Amino acid sequence: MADGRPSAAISGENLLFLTDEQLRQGIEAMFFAYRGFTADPDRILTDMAYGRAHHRAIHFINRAPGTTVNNLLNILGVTKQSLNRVLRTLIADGLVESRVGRIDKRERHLYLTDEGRLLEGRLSDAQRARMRAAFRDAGPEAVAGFRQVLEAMMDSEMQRAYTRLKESGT
Amino acid sequence: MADGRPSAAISGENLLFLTDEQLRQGIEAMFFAYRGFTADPDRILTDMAYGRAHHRAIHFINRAPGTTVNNLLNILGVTKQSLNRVLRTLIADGLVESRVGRIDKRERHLYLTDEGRLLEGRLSDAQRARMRAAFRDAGPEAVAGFRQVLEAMMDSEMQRAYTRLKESGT
DNA sequence: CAGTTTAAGTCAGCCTTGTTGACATTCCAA
DNA sequence: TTGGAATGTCAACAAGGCTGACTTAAACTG
Repeated sequence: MADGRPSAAISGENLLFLTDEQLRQGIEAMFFAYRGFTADPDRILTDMAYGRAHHRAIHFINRAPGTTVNNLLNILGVTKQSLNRVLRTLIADGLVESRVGRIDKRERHLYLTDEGRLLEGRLSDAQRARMRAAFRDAGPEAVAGFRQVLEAMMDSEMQRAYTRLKESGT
Repeated sequence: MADGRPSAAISGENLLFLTDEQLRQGIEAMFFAYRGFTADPDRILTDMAYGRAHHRAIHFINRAPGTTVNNLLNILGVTKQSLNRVLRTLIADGLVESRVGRIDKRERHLYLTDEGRLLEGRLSDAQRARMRAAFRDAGPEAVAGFRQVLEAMMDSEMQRAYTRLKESGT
């Protein structure tokens, strides 16, 4: 739908990548790749008392410093109780700072401390290293396709969040 | 490493997709897309008393009927206790059948029952529908790139498991 | 100004899914 | 026949989701 080739898709070459078998391989590729994707940071985190949820919070606070709790909630797609548990430990451990909003004092704005940035660096270095190797092995055209398919796989709400982050990044 | 363009990669165009910003976008694309990837089957599963772990077991038993518990363990990358809990409920509910091995009677070979296949169909239909839409939107070249990058992102052990499944599928 | 809504935090309790460790059973193979 | 492998079971625990109920403070609105 809305792809500009409605009738061409019913014949020949265009169907080869839409067979159930091809789709199933795509599904399994996602499953196995996601495991690799999280493996390196997970290893670092279990040495400390942290988990993947802490990583996600740290990642997005680093990505958008000063973000509010509510905004983070929407990006992560979890309940505030779930996020709060994670944030509380990160703040208690001095990795995240929570500042009362100046304009709206109900809001809390979140920032990484120096120590938080240090852990963030360790985690993304590990994750980026794998991503870099995969990107390099596959080449620029494959990377473009990779991102195109992933973007099409997101819920529209997440697509918007993704694009917003993408555009904010330099 | 081992990509055939060692020095070319240090200049110009080839670096554009290896900047930290590009890598970070790839990381976030994986995060958001995986959520979409699991969203549809998750919705079906929560209506029943099942979770994602049940889906994974059902998927791979369907994919390789007669697989042993140990084999499934390696593919899923969990402990036998964890898998066993899931398998026990699936067997008790009559979705999975466990047959004692004929050659090696220690082994249990796993099969979906008719009812199991029914649920499997419902789950993969939902997951495939999203994958199909994403593949169609992105086009064949993008899909090829998508799979190339994902494969490069896997641990080598998972890469082997993935390839084995791929080759067994027709 | 009073009442409502919003942002955030907290408490309690529940579920799934992962983990270890200890142990029993069965059965193949040296 | 004995050692080891494959499987299963019990118990205990933790992370990280969830819901529901409630509080506080601030902001908005009629």
